[in-house]
Amino acid sequence: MDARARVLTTAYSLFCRQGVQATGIDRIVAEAGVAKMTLYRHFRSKDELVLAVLDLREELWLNRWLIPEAQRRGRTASEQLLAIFDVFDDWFQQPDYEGCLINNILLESRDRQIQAACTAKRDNVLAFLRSLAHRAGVRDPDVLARQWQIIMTGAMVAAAGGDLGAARRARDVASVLLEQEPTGAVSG
Amino acid sequence: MDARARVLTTAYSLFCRQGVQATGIDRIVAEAGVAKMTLYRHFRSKDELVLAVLDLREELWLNRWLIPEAQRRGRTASEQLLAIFDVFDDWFQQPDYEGCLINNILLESRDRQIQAACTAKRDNVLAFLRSLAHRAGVRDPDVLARQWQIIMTGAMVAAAGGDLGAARRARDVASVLLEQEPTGAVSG
DNA sequence: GTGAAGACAGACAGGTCTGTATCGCGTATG
DNA sequence: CATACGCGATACAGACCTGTCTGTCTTCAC
Repeated sequence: MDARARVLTTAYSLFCRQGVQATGIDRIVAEAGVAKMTLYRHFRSKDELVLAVLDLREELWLNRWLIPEAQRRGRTASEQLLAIFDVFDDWFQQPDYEGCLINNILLESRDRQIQAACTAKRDNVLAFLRSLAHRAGVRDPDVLARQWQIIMTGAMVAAAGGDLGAARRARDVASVLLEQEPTGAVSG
Repeated sequence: MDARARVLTTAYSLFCRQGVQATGIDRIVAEAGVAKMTLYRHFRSKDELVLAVLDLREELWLNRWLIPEAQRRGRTASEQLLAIFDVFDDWFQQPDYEGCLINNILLESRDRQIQAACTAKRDNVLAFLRSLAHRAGVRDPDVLARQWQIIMTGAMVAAAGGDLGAARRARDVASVLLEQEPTGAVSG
């Protein structure tokens, strides 16, 4: 793994565990086994590193974890929508669960550019949900997708607050939403 | 207003606007027009000040704002449960909306004592919701209260991400939950 | 062999942070 | 009047922060 990748993955890990502000450049550099100038050659500033970590988070969390896991666990689009909360349930049980990095940074940061990047990541999650809702044949896919994201977000924060049953509760709520659909979507 | 109250309300305002870590003691002291030693005479440390601000937040946000507003806008307990999201709708439209301080601090802080205090505040919100759910005659008040809190929390984060319609969407979700109740609770 | 490029190590600057100490002023109370 | 106390102002200690700079080492191309 080259130096840039070591910096990026180390920052990713530390930001997840400690938050952005609580993680100093010196700590990243030390754990990555990299010179400070190497970090600043690849990333112009800490903010730029944060933006790169957000991109990595989207790739790892959404594209390589949540989407394939949901597809693996659910046959139909409706089942996949509900399976999101089964995936969350496993996630929340892990002792090193530290919440959703994108939401954490969104709430922690006061920088407009970083907040905008977080919102863009949330929008990409929304697009995934919207496509699933569309394929599930719901009346208004955008509305359902946004409702779904509210429930998902609420569950992630509740779990960060120690509620290990948040995913199951959230799944129950979401399930009622799907059952309300006139198309008679599959109930989980 | 005595020095202690000036420190407390100034810290409250700054923590809401900038977050805890981004707000230095010097800034609090300067805006409160108070000597630094006066702050440290009344609060042994910054963490202790944060805990006091959390208490103030609970008093202002929950006891003196959300509970009376919900009671004012709703006649029955069911109406009051749904009215929470009408109150949120007005809140989210305010240009200085900065999210829920308790959730923000919960996600921002890595200190166990502070996280525990945030969870305790969330539990007090939950108790309010549970009592409303009980009076509304729902089947399992604790389950509905926890579902309600997940929806509320998700809406607050979505609004912090710029979704000004989050409260209306959340209300729609919650409304479906109430309509599912066999007691035939009032739909909003 | 030689030169260019990248990486490691560490010192450094300038600023911020929390928390402590000191001094002087005004005021209230005995 | 005298004494004690709360308070404002300010300097300070020690740590940490971001970002820059100077060297030295390795590696690879030619």
